[in-house]
Amino acid sequence: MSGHDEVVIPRLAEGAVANDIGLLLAKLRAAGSEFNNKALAEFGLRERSYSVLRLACSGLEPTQRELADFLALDPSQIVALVDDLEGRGLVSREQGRTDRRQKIVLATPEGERLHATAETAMRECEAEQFSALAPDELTSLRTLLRKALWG
Amino acid sequence: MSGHDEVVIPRLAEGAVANDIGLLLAKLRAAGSEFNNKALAEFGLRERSYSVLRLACSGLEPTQRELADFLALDPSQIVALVDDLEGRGLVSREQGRTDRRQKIVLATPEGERLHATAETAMRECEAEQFSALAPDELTSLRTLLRKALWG
DNA sequence: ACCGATCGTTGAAAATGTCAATGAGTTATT
DNA sequence: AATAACTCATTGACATTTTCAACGATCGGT
Repeated sequence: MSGHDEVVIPRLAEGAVANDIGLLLAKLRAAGSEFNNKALAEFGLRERSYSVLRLACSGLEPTQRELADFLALDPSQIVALVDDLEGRGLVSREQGRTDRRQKIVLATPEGERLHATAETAMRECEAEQFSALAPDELTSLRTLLRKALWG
Repeated sequence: MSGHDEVVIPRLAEGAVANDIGLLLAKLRAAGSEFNNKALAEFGLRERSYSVLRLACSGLEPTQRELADFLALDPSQIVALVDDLEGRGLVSREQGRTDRRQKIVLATPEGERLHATAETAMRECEAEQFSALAPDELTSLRTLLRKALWG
């Protein structure tokens, strides 16, 4: 509630450059990322570890490989993230049901608790970051992004 | 032209997780980034240096500080990027017109040439990456992203 | 039983991100 | 006119993230 946050439109946004979707995506992503990480700091989480925890809480019983694919991260990064969360007692690795190579990442009760509180903080973050968009614009943005990704 | 690129919808995209705009943004960005960098490799450029070159060619006469703000990069990263481009004779630093502290980044004729060819490659990239979206959906996505950024 | 592929893991190298400090130049205050 | 506070580009140090190649264990097909 710090008064009005004047959104400054930089001079460079005038040019055709600002029609480059990749650039827009990058900017929005950079801003959101910094924002999210700040909000998650009080929980000892970062965007990445939050996403992993989130999926571990989803009931989807994700495999580490699935996490890597879905989060667009290298498998080795998932190892590091899960190591950290596991070391803090927030998730556990369980052997895959049908394939003993794979490991399913599950949240512990404590992980569920932390996720619950962190999730509300994230929701506020998202609402604030996209406050310039009307609710229907927001859902339409979601739809477009999903379509771009998965058709 | 390797036949049909079946877009696989991962199992995890089913959950509520896939409504997280930050996550969608991150995924789309990661995919696009890899794609763009591969396409730019033949020009000896990366996404970053291409963006700088692009703005140097825009006629907007960007200051290094403006580049940093607009591209959401630390000023020191701009220095490195411009150093590289300048060393290859693609851009030059010119003293600011009114403020002698600032340096304007301008493309050399050779920079313009390289940019021209790289730009068409990037256009193809973007078209391919968003082939799942109809033209009007694409412009609507652009509009929403810009609105989210600058109101 | 064998062969090629996949999963998680490790470790190293490259790229990026973050931060503090500095000299030159500007603006504001007095 | 002199000073103080601030901004710009730059440097260098450091952490984080990304990218790759390898490896043991396991799986699937033959």
